[in-house]
Amino acid sequence: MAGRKPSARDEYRRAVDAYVAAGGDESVQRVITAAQSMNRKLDQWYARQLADLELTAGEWGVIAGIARAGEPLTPGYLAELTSVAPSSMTHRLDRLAERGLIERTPDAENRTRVLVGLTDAGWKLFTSAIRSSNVVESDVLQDLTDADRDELARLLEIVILRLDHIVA
Amino acid sequence: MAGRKPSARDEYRRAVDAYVAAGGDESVQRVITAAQSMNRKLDQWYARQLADLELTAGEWGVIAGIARAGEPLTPGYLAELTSVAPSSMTHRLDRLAERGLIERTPDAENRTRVLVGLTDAGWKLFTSAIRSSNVVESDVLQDLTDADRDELARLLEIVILRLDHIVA
DNA sequence: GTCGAATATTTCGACATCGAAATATTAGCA
DNA sequence: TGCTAATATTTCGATGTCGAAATATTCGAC
Repeated sequence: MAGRKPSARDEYRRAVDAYVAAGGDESVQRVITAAQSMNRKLDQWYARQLADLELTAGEWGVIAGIARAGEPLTPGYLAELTSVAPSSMTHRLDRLAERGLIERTPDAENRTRVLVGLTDAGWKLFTSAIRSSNVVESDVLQDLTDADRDELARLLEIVILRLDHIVA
Repeated sequence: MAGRKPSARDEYRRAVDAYVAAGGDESVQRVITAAQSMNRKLDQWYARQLADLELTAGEWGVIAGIARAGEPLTPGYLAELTSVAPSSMTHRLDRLAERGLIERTPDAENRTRVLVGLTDAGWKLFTSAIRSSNVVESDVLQDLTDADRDELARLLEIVILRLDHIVA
């Protein structure tokens, strides 16, 4: 194409070539790409499962977070746990409270704080969601042996620890 | 919330315990929980890297997607690629076009289609991002050996295949 | 060829999220 | 005690994303 100025694109190819030539890992790209692909599909699957319960993934994060902790948590902590701004958590909790799944009680020891706990209905929803979702999650991993599952979890945990260092 | 903030590792263990207590299969929950945890942290890490370029992860997905393809792509394909609704892609492309990073041209062969390509400025941004290693995923996997990386990618790809069957 | 179904993109209204500011309470310190 | 800084939550305005409907074009059956 005479007259076209191809400089930027050629520049890119050279940059990538240089990166690879400099020892840029094919293995890194492969892992990250695979992880992101899996996460996308996993999110889709979760959204679909949770739609039956009329829950978003974020709302599920709140309920599961409290259930995991085994005790009421503060809005700020829940916001961090589910990766949203504290101001977003306010609205999310409003909706969950309207549906009777969580309840807010002031912390007697520090009255700037609010403690968010599950109601009976919230606990029931959590338990039944886990029970029903596990079936399909087992399907997701059906092609992996027990040893493969252990290995996969182990490797993911190593990456998570590193990410904690970098991000936190 | 008594005491200090639990470490990521404790948090994770409790998550698995809670799922198992609720009736989940441990080997499944361990993998799923780890994958989701990594997903969240990876997203955070990406957002931070891209903030320097004043790009969101979604916008980077558009630019990198076109750059990797080496040719213009359609809005619908880009929407699928970056996991947003087609209607959201319209707005996202509007913004990128306003910034002069992409340009839309009608497809001469199928006029319902639009082809989205990078402008010279778009190519330059992509190149400089790669060059400055802002978006190159190198440190994240530093704790894994080459063999570990291959194994991790292999296992993830198996899960992805299964997810494709279930979700698609 | 023509009509209806299918495909691709955009428009539109509703809503979730964000950052910044406002509000309320506690902690630290002189 | 009294004052300032720090912490926790909520309110508010702006913006991004979604699903459904609208628009434009192509494909296929007859």
